[in-house]
This record gives sequence, structure tokens and C-alpha cells, in this order.
Amino acid sequence: MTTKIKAVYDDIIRDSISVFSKEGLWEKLNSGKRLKIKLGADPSRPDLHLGHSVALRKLKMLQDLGHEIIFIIGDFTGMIGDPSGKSKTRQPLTFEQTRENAKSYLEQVTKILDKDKTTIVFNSEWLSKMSFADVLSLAGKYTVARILERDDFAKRLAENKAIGMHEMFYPLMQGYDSVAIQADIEVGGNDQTFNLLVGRELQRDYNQVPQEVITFPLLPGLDGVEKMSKSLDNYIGIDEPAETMYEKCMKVPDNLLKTYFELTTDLKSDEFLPVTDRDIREAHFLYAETIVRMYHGKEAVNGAAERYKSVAGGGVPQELEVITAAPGTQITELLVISGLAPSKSEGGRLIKGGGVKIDGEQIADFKACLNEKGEYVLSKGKNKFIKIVIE
RNA sequence: GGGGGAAUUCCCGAGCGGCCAAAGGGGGCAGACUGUAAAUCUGUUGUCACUGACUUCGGUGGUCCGAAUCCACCUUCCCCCA
Repeated sequence: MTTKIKAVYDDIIRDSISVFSKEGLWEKLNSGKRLKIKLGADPSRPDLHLGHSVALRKLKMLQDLGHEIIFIIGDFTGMIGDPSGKSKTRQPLTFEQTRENAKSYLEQVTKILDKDKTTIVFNSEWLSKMSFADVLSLAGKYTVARILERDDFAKRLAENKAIGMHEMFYPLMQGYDSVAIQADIEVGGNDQTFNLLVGRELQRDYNQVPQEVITFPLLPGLDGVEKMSKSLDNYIGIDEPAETMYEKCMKVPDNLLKTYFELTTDLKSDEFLPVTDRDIREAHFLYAETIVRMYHGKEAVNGAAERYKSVAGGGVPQELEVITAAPGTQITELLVISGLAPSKSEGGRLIKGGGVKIDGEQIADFKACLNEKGEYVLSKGKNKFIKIVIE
């Protein structure tokens, strides 16, 4: 057992950005106790992607040592709404929505984790019951100066951007979650370091053994600039179809491929480095295969690879979404119906720009219609295809 | 509590009574080139019945033949003083 613990410990130390503290982590892992390992989760619609998988894969290792993973859904904060005031469009979530989201969260998370050793809790359970006196007592444990140390607060202050009072409570609330569930370890992305450390300090204030904090690197997105996120559409979702996954894997920027191998696959460096060094394109194929195998199984790999190669060679994929329409329908309208364009104006622009094809023939006239009955393949750009049936 | 400034299309940011669907940049999309990559170059980036019409410049109401631009009130943010 000890060698197994050592292996997990070494693995975590190697792939994490920082651990507070290493000694504490080592001790707890060897204590023989079933540890409670906390991971905070976004209450809004969760679409987990490879960025999340970095931490999840480590949690799986800890699970295999027998420990319990506790996901805390931040529904209390979710019901209040977005604090930053920047994204005003974000609607506060209802109770039902948060429960619904939690279900889909669990579904996705168990693609990596063991369902039986995973618990989901909602922080409204304890946060909503706190009295004003409780809140003040919590607030009294921290100082304004220390809260302002958090770099995004510091930055916003320096740039004369607004910071809501309640926003200052977010780190405290998140930290209090650790107190409430008596977390032994908390993991998170590197950007969460401050919040995680607040939890550690608050636990001390509430006479608990402070949790060990492990932060993992943020996976850069497919754009190679921002961190991977759903809203920036630079992600590879762990729930996506094999074909989509394969295609997206091929789009990982060359200079990030090694990082992707390291953070999101089980391949050892001596398995992928020779390939990335020799032929980066070859390495992309290896990466795509590896990822598809991890999330869809071995059987899915060939189909996805074939589809990719066929489309890359200018071919049309076999299975397409089918749209039916009446004779005489304008192509711009078909673009909108099929979701290839957000509006007919945009569809018209695409046609004028030469980006729209019917059965491989570029469309020149943006007023063109499909008049004859039959089946057509409508395509936008190089890799968006829809089958149109006119009847 | 007092005084001063600001809010523009996905983002940043120009515009300060007609020539404004609104400069420029970023980002997005498409075309060329390619490895369905990067870099580069080109086009495009409110909607529709597309050489025209309609809706947009924080909100509401007003002035004017005409308002993103002027006035009033409201909302939000920033700065200075207390």
C-alpha cells in the first residue's frame, strides 16, 4: 500500500503547480483515514472539458486509494447571481435548475470518477442557514487588506473597476464550505489558489485541521491564448461525440501538444516525446486516438479517424444531420434552419464570400434556391455539412 | 452629504445636430495558401422583401424638418472632498 501511496503522491507533486503543504499531504495520505477531498463546482450548466479533466484525473487516483470525493455545487452563490456585474446577462439560477445541473454534472464527472465514491452536496445547505451574526463572525476572521491581496481584486482596484461588497465574501463563503464539510484536501485550478488558501485559514479559525491545498495548471484552450472554457468555445468536451473530439484534438496548437499530452493523457513522456519531436502531425493523430479511446473506448477510434481523414481530404462525411424543406427554399434560409448561419443576412454574406457549397459546388448567387426534389449536401467552410432533403 | 466625469454595435474605442449601421483595433466567420495547423494576404462582421427599407449608440420623455450627438429626469460606474 505504501508504495501505491508514494506513487500517487509523486504523481500529484509532479503535475501540480503548488501544494500547501507537501508534508501535510504526505501525512494525511498515510494516516489510514478515509479522507474527504473537496472540489468546488460551477452551479451553471456544466459542460466538462479536458481542462477539468486535469484535476479530475488526479482525484480518480485518490479515489482509488479509497478516499471520498466531495463536489460542492455553489448553488447558493448561483442563486444570488453573478457578482462581477460585468456579465449582466447571466440569470440567477432557480433551485430546480441547480438540481438539474448537478445531475448532469455527476453524469459527466463519472466518465472519469468512480460513482460510488463520489458525493455531491450543495453549499446552500449551510450558507442559507447562517444568521447575520454568523456572517459577521465569519467576516471578522479576515481583513480587507488581505482580501484585496487576491490578484483580480487588486487588479480591478488599480483599474478603477467596481468591486461589490458581496464579492469580497465569495472567498469567505468558498472557504467556509471547507469548514462545513471538514475537508481534508481541496483541489482546484491554479486561478483558485487564493480561495483555496482562505479555506485553509478559516478551518484553523474554526479549530479544524487545515485542509491541504493542491492546485493544478490551467489547460490552455484550442485558441492557444485563453484558458480552456466553454464560453470561449475553445474546449474539447468530455461528453462530445468521438468524431468531434477527434477533430478538435487535431486542432490543438502545435506548441501546446506536449502540454496536452502531459495534462490530459496517461501516456508517459517517453511514449509521446519521440513522436512530437519527430513529426508534429503524426503526434496529433496519436493524441486524438488517445483521447477518443479514453472517453469513447477503443472501438470508436477507427470511425472517428476515418471520418477525419475523409473530410480532410475534401470528402463528405457519411452520417449527417438531415433537414427537410420544400422545393423553392432559398439557400440562405436553409443555412439558418440548419444552424449554419445565425441569420439570412449572415448566410448571404457567407455565400458572397464563397463559403457555401451544394454538393461541392460553390454557390455564387445569394438568392439561389433549391427547386428540384432530391438530396443535397449543404456545406459551410471546410468542415460543416448538413444533408438537405427537398420533398 | 457636496462637487466633477462617464455609459457607443461581441470586446476595446472614435464620433459631439444631417455626409452614421456609426472610424480604428481586437476577436469571430469565410476565401487563398496549408497539416481541416500556425503565420501571412483578401473579403466580411445589425436585420429584412438587399442599389431600398427597418431597428440600434444605458433607460424614459422632450427640443428640432432631422438626435449616438442638444435638454430634463432616471439607472449604473469612476474620480475628488467630507
